[in-house]
Amino acid sequence: MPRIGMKKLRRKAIIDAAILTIGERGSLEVTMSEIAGRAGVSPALAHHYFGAKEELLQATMRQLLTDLGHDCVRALAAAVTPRERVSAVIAVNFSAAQFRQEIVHAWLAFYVQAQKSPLSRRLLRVYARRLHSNLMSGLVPLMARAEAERSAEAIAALIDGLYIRRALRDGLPNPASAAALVEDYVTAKLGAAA
Amino acid sequence: MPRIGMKKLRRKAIIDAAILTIGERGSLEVTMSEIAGRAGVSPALAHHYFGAKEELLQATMRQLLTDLGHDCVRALAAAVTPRERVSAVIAVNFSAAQFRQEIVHAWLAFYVQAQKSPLSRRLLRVYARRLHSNLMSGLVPLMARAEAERSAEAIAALIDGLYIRRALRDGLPNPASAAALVEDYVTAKLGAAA
DNA sequence: TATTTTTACTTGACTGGTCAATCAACAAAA
DNA sequence: TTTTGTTGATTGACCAGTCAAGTAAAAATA
Repeated sequence: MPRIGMKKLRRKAIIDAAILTIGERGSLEVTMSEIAGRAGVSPALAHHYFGAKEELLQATMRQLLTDLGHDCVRALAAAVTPRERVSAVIAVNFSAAQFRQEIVHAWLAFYVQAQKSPLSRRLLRVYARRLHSNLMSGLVPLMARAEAERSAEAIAALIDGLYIRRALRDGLPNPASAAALVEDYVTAKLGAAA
Repeated sequence: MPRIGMKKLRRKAIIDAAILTIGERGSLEVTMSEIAGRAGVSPALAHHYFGAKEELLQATMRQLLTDLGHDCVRALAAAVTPRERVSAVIAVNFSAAQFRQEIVHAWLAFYVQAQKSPLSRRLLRVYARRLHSNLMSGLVPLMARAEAERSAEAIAALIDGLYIRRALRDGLPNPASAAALVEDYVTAKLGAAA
């Protein structure tokens, strides 16, 4: 039943289905048919709206990225002290919305995709840079610039590492202790700086 | 020119070719033909020796794992104090042999593979457990058990995270500074404990 | 209001290409 | 002559992408 304005709805439905399917399978080896089927449309429609599979994957990745971005600005808005800013960034990355299995799996899959797709790599770099600057905005007032830089690198690596371990259902299974681990690092680092 | 004892040689050549090809491409989306071609044999031979592609991938992963294992025991043999043991484990993971692009890419690809292959997941878990126990052997004499446990988790996550960043050619490009980052964590942690 | 036309949306059926896996046959050593 | 090693040719499955045809809402026309 063709109604106007379906385009936006369909695109969203297909992207959501893509996230779900990729998350479930844990990789990008997913057919357009599967994704379309889950979105309740024909495979041809997915091609109609996205052209090629690669484009759909790009759009899906962008969705993940913007979702995380929105969560971030919301969390940072509530933070007042620098230390709170750091904690806010950490908290978002391990929030119930972001640290879910499917999302984590999808991220991991996209990290691999970035190896062959320069565009994907660019997108991931946007994320990395944003994370870094968010962290720096909290860390710089708390320690020497060089030290802050190192800490930001370490926190980012810690987050990525904990995501992987989450994906493997290995080690820390629950978000709370993962976040606590990173917080513990920050505390230790601040203690050492003082 | 068929000579006896080819089996072992061919298997090794094919596995090496697999590591190289996977590392180059950055994912497991690699054909048997490519791997076989690089090893200088026909695709049929690869199937002859490994049966299915999945088996070849398993064998390749196992190879990576045992290589890392050997490097580890060698490095640990030279360490005498607990602190040295910790440093040895860190150093191995960022050594010239292990922190190479192709190897890092291959690891990342296998992390994704583990999502769908329970056997791969088991293999990775072996690695994770070995890393953990190696770290613990150095950390336990230096701090309270619970604290050591946390530190081991954090170090492992840091290593994984830095591997990812290496794979994305993002952030720390050189092994030395990556290792230094982890060492810095250990130092901070020990400082806080004292 | 009734009819036609246009527009937006949707699909089934098909195609071309890729690739894992198989197999029968061949070559050289034992 | 058997054993071990090796390959070219083929098969069967899967899948991204295309296309012509279809449906119904909306807009234009009578």
